Amino acid sequence: MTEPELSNAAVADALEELGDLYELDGAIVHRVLAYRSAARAVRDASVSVAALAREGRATELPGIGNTLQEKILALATTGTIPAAEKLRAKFPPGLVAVTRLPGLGAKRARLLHSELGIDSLEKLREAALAQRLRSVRGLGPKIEERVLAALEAIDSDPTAPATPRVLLPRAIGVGEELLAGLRALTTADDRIELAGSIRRQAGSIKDIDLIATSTRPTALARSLAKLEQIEHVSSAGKAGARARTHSGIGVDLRIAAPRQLGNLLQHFTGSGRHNAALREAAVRRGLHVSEYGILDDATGATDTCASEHEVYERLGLAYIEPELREDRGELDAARAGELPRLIELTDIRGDLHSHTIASDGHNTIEEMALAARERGYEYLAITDHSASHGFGNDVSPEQLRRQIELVRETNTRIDGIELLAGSEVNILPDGTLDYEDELLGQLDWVVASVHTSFGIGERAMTERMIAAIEHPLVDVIAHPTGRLIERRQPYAIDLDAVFAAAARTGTMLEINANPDRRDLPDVHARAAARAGVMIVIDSDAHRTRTLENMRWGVATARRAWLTAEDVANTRPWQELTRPRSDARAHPQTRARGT
DNA sequence: GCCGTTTTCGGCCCGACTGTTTTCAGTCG
Repeated sequence: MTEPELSNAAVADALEELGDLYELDGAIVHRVLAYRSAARAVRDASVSVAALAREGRATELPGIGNTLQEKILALATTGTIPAAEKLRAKFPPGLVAVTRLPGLGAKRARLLHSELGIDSLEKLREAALAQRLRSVRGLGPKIEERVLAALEAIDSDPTAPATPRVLLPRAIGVGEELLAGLRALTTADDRIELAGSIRRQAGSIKDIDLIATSTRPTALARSLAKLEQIEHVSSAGKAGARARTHSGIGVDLRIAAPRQLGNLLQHFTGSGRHNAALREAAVRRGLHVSEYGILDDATGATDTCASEHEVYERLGLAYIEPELREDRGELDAARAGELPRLIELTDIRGDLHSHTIASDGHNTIEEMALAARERGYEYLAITDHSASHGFGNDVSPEQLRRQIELVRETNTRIDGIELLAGSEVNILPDGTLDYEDELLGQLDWVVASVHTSFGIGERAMTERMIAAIEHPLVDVIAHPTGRLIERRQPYAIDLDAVFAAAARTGTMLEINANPDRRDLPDVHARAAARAGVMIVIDSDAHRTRTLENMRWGVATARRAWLTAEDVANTRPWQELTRPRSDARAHPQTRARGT
């Protein structure tokens, strides 16, 4: 294994900074966008982009050409990018913070710098308090107020991000309350739907997008203010309303005529990047797409679409599922008729990762089994934590032996579902597991995962993970990156090497469906499946109710372009167990690959 | 800075809103 490269996150941060600096420098918007688009491609890549750049292959990523490849190479080899050095000398770092304030952007920040010498939030505050901002052309008293309010908010909670994001389940919960409230206040023929990143089933959500068709749009927009969840409405007209909930989530309601429902839903489902790419492609065909319709240059007429299917059809595309609308190749696939038939929740036949009171779960084996059967599952693996889990929840080898007996006994007692005796075994820092092979060999299903020592470095973590993958008794690696959405970055690991090892050995990788995790993340799950890795979607339920979390895992799988064939637990248990027995009978073959 | 069923140069989505103007630039999604 080679020396770890500069992480993709670090490369992406550098490109974003350079984009910000170029924007301050007055570069044309497309150049700035090129940096931001490249930063996203780098962040999403599952292989080391620095390593790609060394091989001259970074240009294979979308949005990265020769110029950016050279800059990435400079960063990887010298630790810095010359252009960034030059621009940093020109624009003080505090100025970038100024561009982040609401109502201020790069152009205004640049004006403030050149005309008032403002180079930090502190100097901005002084100037605003002295009412000097209004001396700059284009700025006035309202902007001064807004700036001071924003600075006040930062003072009161310096760690809070400017735009807090909430996890998908919470966003859906609030969104559905708003839907119900609005529907109760409107006439029966009005239609209101959730759109935006909620509809795309993203991991976290910045604001809630609602779309509606109504014959009385102004009344509908006003009724938003009457909902008990709404703290205040910042604007309302016949086109819609913007508001904020008491919980601090932004709400955007847009309204159009019923015949435009398809256009509106398509537009407000996004993503912004999907729409931008869609429109650019449409322009080449002489069509101009907006939320109100499709303008045809040839006829000068604007066609409206009552359904989204019509929108895509009018543009020569197959219908694209919302989860795929991220500008990750879906337009080319739709044009070529090569979109995947995405997995659905009903394809799932069993859950292979669950906990009970034996470790940190809250229900008994029997309770979990009955709840799984209630969901229509054919099988459930009981996989409590292992001998070194800590938190007072260790399962000693002796306890695991008793647990295996208990699972077997319960299995004979309960009809209609197959219970599997398993464990979620810790992968220790040196790559070994915390039960003896003799004991692991008695289990039907072995989940292995990292719960300690996240900071051992990329090389050590990759070797640790691959050692577990090559262990002949390990069936699946759980939550392979360790990330917690909006809370914890993934640990440093070479996923490309992990995927190669998993594909070679037949060890599966999990999409953990816990809504805090959704790990593997969508882009990585897609890369893993492409590399030939079999994916398992697990709830990781710690109580009967959270078996329902499976839906978030399926959502992630759909965002990863996965079909039912890509996911192991869409199959009957007998089909899963056969290749496993072979592997266990010939572990050497398995570890070396065949 | 990227990119090519018009193109290796000249394009590169679309509209709403705000605050400032007096017809529009900047910001935002």
